[in-house]
Amino acid sequence: MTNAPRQARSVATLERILAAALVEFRAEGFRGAGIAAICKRAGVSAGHLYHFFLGKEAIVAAIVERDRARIRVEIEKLLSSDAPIDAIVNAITNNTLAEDFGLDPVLSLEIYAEAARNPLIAQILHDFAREVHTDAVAMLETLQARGTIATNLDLSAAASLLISLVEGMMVRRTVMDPDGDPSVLAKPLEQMLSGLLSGEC
Amino acid sequence: MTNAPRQARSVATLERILAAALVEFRAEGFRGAGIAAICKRAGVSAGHLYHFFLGKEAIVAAIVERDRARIRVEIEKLLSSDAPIDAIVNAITNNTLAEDFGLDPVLSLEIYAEAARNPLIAQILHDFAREVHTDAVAMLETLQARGTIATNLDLSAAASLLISLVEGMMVRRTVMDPDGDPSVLAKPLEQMLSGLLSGEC
DNA sequence: GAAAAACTAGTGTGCTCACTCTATTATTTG
DNA sequence: CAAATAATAGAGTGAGCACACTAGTTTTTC
Repeated sequence: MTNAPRQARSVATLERILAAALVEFRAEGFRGAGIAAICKRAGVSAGHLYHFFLGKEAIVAAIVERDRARIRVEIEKLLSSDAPIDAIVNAITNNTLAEDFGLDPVLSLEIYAEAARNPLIAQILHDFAREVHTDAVAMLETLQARGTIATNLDLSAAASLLISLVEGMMVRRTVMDPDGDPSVLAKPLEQMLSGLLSGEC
Repeated sequence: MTNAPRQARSVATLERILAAALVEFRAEGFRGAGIAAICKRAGVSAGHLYHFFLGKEAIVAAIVERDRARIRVEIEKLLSSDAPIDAIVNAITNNTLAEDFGLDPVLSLEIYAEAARNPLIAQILHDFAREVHTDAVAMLETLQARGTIATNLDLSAAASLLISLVEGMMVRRTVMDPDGDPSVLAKPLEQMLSGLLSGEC
């Protein structure tokens, strides 16, 4: 950011730019979206956009950071609920993964692809992943203290597996099998998680 | 493809173009890669490239189709091995997911992002996903006939979960946690799959 | 009310892009 | 060998791109 906003309306303008960029990036991809289109949608001049951002990459980074920060809040909320495992199962089987986790699957895929090329984006994702993992381990610790899950379980590994499963379901529902019925997954999914969390089978 | 190759040398040229396009697409993304760079790498003129392909999108589609066809062969090989579940567990815990499944994770992410915008690519992915799912169900049927897994299991749902888990691990290892040690996942992963496949817990 | 900050509008620049056109060489075929 | 066809080259085109610059107006702050 070249100039941080110092007046209230400037903050609003910045918000408008970011919101417009989000729409354009979603629709056209980071590379495909043009500065002109973002400016038009935000109702600002090109010169003014560059008053806030050093360049296109800075806008991308800002979008990614905001997106991940917002998702993390949603994930923390869900993981600190009364029955987080049930919440995860429900999110998958009721096809509410995206809203429950506050994530935009299309933008996420765009971010993943960009991370492969852009070290700054990769770093943001790494930090995000570490935080989510920490949250997930904390959630499992709570369950363990409550006696809901096994005591001899490697909570860090279990958290990684849980996250991978949710991530994989998200990818599958977005690009592989968007029309599939996830409700049939309920029973085998419960068995799967019970196998993981009971610590024996 | 505008002109199908009719001479042997032309086939070789086409191969060179596709190989060059693969490298450029991997490094720069579908949008970021330029026709000029592909031509230079392949050692052909721009005019000649357009002798084979109607446009850039046709090259992308050709690359994606080839990639998915190649991956499918590897997956079929792995799923028809003696102990496919063990092979999957090993691929995850030994960090050989990519090679064992013959997939290029970076290109895969690029393809997923592109699929969100390009219906042709989306269709290729859907077909691919359906085929892989069919293969996975067939694998589970074989195990069931052998008595290795439960008889009251919804094989289609189990296959979807298995695929999602592998996909999620791939994404996690590529963009989220490339430096993590997957060997610690072995035990909880086995418990997880045993919970799924034994049909009770 | 003066200084500072926010913002507009438009022009321009150099570059890259996908793609085309025209011409030439190599190969096959009858 | 000659005619036809396939393979290839390479300069060229127009559009679009990110971004810069200038000169001005409006709004806020003190």
